Amino acid sequence: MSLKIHNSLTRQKETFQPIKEGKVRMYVCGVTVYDFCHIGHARSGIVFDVIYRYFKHIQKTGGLEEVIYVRNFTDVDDKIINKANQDGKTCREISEKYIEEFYRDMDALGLLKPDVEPKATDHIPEMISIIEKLIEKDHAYQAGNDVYFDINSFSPYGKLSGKTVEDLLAGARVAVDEKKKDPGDFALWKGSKPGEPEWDSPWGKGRPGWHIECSAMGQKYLGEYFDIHGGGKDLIFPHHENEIAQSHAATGKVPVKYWIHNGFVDINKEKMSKSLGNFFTIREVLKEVNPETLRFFLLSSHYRSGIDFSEQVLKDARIGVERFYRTLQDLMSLQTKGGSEREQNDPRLELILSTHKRFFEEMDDDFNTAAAIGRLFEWVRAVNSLLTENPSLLLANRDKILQDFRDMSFVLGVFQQDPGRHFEKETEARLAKLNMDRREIARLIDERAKARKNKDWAGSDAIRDQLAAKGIVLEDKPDGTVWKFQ
RNA sequence: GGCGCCGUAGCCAAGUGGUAAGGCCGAGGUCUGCAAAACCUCUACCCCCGGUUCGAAUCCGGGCGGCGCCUCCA
Repeated sequence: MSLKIHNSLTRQKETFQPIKEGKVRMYVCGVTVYDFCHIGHARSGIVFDVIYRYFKHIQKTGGLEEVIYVRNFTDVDDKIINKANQDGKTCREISEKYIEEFYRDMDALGLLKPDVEPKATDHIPEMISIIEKLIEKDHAYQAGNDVYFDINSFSPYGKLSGKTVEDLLAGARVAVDEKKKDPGDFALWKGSKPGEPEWDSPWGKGRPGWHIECSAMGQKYLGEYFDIHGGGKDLIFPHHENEIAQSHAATGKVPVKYWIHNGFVDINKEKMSKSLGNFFTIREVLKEVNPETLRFFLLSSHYRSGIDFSEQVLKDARIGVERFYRTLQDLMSLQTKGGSEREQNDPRLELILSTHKRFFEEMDDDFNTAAAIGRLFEWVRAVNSLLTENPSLLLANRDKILQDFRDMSFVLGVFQQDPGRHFEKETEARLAKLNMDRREIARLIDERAKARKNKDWAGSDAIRDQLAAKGIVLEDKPDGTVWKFQ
């Protein structure tokens, strides 16, 4: 493994060196479950899914013994409480419902299951224990029924986000609270108010602050010092900054070696967010395109950059995905040896056979999926080129070529279906939308075949135009006419 | 106000010192009754101005433009 990762903590690309030889332990902040996920959540989910898949691949090839991936659910939070009150339900009902919806979306997008998916509410005792430790070490103080973290007691505070305690004050956007020693202090434990979920604690009934859950669950499943912690860029401050402060202050150890943060999905260059109202839910988008297209699109730029979402760019992705499946189908269904007997060291074959190596070189460079996909497109063109000019050479090497492709597509989590099945599903979806059936199309194609036989080109073209108006294109092949949706 | 990121072809997008990957769209060609698909060929003075260097999209300084975090947020 010769992986380099951009570490948010140092703002530099670093050579990845697992803390324990042969083991990778990663923790990623999941979602707060109070609503449907939008495609920003999809991006984060997919980015870290690809990272997990990358390590899985390394493991499969013997480069790692173990990969542990933890992704949590935040199921106690102001927003959940609000939603519950609004819908007249309990917080638990809300969180359970949206966990289910989360899985529906993420399964559709082909995310692998993390090894552990802990919920905050299942870890209240662990959180309380950390808070007690912090109070004991004078890093936290009780104020009324609340407990706050004292940021001035922890000198490295602000390292991750590049802020100083003074900077935070200068912002003057921090809510001033009489109970806090410093406006930047944050809640570890909140005394409960009526109508809120509550747990017993040494400080009375209450609920945990947001950040403490990740400290508790990270420590419990991955230890006090683990390799990778990820999440969206927006979590750098305050969430991850505070998490570091709590964990480090409590254990005396730096909690995480590499911090990875993904960029946002933008709409017209602006961050997609609930408050701006410019968001698309995953299921909304999946009504328009198949999940692999959304996935392919989200991987088509580097994970740290912003990625602008638009109809045009989604269409480009769709065309790309279709092209891959078409080539894959052609390659898999290749049967008879054709073409001339050419020398075996065709540069195109060399390119195809070296794609696996070049693909993983791109992935090794801070998970550069955009460049890796570039290598894959070169592969497509070379395969197609041989498909038309020297298929026998391709046939002779097909097993290796397909195996390499499976490795690469596994890591990206795309092109996982049989091409025939992919086209079948696409077609079904489009037919349903148009309320058409195959018989009708077959009948028209028959009719056109007759016209063509009689060299009635006008009649033949009329039928083709008629279908084209519905987005159906015909391809006349040696053994008959096939149709597909544009 | 503080901190930070970004600006590469009509559009999307890699590329952190050696002379611009890849995709979409477009043009021409091969194939085809004509098409479609596929293949071949073509399409960039890297926002501006200075500087460092034999050499800069890449480093430094200054502009201009866009965005993010500092408040819940993937």
